[in-house]
Amino acid sequence: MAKRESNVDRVYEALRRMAADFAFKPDQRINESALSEVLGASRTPLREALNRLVAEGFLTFQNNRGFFCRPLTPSYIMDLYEARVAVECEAARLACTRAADEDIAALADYLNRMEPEYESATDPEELLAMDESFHARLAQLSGNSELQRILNNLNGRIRYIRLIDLKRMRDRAGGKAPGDISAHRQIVEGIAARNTDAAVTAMRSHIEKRREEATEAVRIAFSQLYVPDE
Amino acid sequence: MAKRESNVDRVYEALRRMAADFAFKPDQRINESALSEVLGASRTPLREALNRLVAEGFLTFQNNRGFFCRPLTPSYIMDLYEARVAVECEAARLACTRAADEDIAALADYLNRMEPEYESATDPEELLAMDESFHARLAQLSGNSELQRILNNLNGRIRYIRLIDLKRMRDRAGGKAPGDISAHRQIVEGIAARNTDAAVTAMRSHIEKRREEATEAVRIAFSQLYVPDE
DNA sequence: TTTGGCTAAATTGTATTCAATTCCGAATTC
DNA sequence: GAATTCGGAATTGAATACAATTTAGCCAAA
Repeated sequence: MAKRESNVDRVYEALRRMAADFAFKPDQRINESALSEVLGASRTPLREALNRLVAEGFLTFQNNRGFFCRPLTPSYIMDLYEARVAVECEAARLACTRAADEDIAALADYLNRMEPEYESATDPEELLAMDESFHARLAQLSGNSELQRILNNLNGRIRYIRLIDLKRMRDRAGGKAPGDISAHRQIVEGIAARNTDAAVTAMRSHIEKRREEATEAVRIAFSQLYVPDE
Repeated sequence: MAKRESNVDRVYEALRRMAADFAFKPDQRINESALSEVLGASRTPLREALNRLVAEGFLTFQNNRGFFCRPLTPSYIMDLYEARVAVECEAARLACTRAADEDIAALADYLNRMEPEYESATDPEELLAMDESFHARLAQLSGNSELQRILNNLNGRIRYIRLIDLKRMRDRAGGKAPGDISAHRQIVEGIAARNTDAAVTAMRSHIEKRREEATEAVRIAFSQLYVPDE
C-alpha cells in the first residue's frame, strides 16, 4: 500500500489547475501561508511546486516579494502561439521524414474514431482535451521528446485562454463550438503522403488561425477578469 | 546596502555552473545534504533551486529517491539540436518580417566588431559565449520573448556538450577552434534582404552541421566521463 | 490634503527538526 | 555459493520556528 504520489506533486497539479481556472488573477500576488492552508500542505512543499511553475513560465517571482501570477497580455499570448508554430511545424516536418507508416495510420484512425465525439461534444473542456491530445500525438510522431515537452508546456499556458475562446464561440454559435477536425485531417494526410511542405503549411495555417481567435479572446478576458465578482 | 540577490538564486547559478562543468556525472544521484554543505546553504533553498532545474530539464527527479543528473545520450543531444532548429528557424522567419532595419544593421555591426576577436580567440568558453550571444541576439530580432526563453534554456543544456566539442576541435586543429562566422553572416544577410527562405535555410543548415559534430562529441564525452579520475 | 518617516503587522527566507522512506550490508536460508 | 530477509544507517519529505524583509497604517509636519 505504497504512497506513490508525493505531496509536492499533488500541490503542483492543484496549482496548475487553479491557474487554468483563473484562481489567480494576472499580476496578483500569491500569499504562501493562505495558499498552503487551502492546499493542506506546509509552505515547504508549496514553495517547491511554485518554483517549478516559475521555471515553466506559469508564474513569476521577485526577491523578498514572492510569487505572482503572470500578467496576461495579447502580446504574451501571441508569443506563445508563435512558439507553438515553431515547435509543431518542425515536429510535422520530422514526422514526415521518420514516422513509421503504421504510427501515422494509427493517428489517422484516432482522428476517425474521435470524429463523432468531436462533432457532438459541447463541453469546451472536452473539446480542448481532444484537440490537445491530437497535437500531442502528432508531436509524438516526431520522435523528439524535447519538442513534445516544450509543446506540453506551451499548451498548458495557452489552455485557459483557449477555454475562454471556446466558451465564447459556443455562446455565440448556439451551443456548438467548432472542432476543426478537417484541418487536422489535412495535416495527417500531408504526413502520410510524406509531403513535408503540405504538412507544414497546413500546420502553420491551422495554428495561425487559432492564434487570431485567441488574441482576440485575451482582450475579452481582460474585461471579464476585472469585473469585481464573477 | 541592500542584498539584491537571494540565496536560492546564488545556489541556482552555482548548480548550473556545476552542471556545465561536469560536477555531476550523467545519471548520478545528487546528495542534498552534502551539496548543501558545499554550497553553504541549507537544504531548503537548495531544494528550491533543484526543483527549478528539474522543471528546466537540467535534472530529473524521482519520488523519495531525490534528484539525478540527467542521463546523457546521443539521442538526447539530437533532440535538443532539433528543438533549436525549430526555435531558431522560426525566429529567423519572424525577424525577416518584422525586425527593424536598424536592429538588423546593429546585429551585422556586432558581427563585424566581433570578427577579430572571433578569429583570434582560442579559449573554447570564450568562443562559445560569442556564438551563443549571436544566436541570442538574433532571437531578439524576432521580438518573441518565448522563443528567446526556450532558446536560452536549450543552449544552457547543450552548452557542456558544445564545450567538449570545441575543445576536441581545438586539440585536433592545433589550438584553433573554428568560429563559423561566415555562416552567421549569411543568416544576417538573408534577414537584411528580407529573404525569408534564404535566412531560414542558412539557419537550418548551420545548426544541423553543428548537430552532427555534437552528437559525435557525446560519444567521446561518454568515454571521457567514465574514466576514473580526470 | 499631502508628504515623510516611524512602528507594528504581515510576509517571505532559511535553518532546524523529526518522520517516512530508501539504501546497504550482514546474517540466514536454501 | 546465490538469493533473501532483516535491521540499522543514510537520505529524503515536510512541518515548524525564527530571522530578515517588506508592507501598511498611523501620526506629525509642511
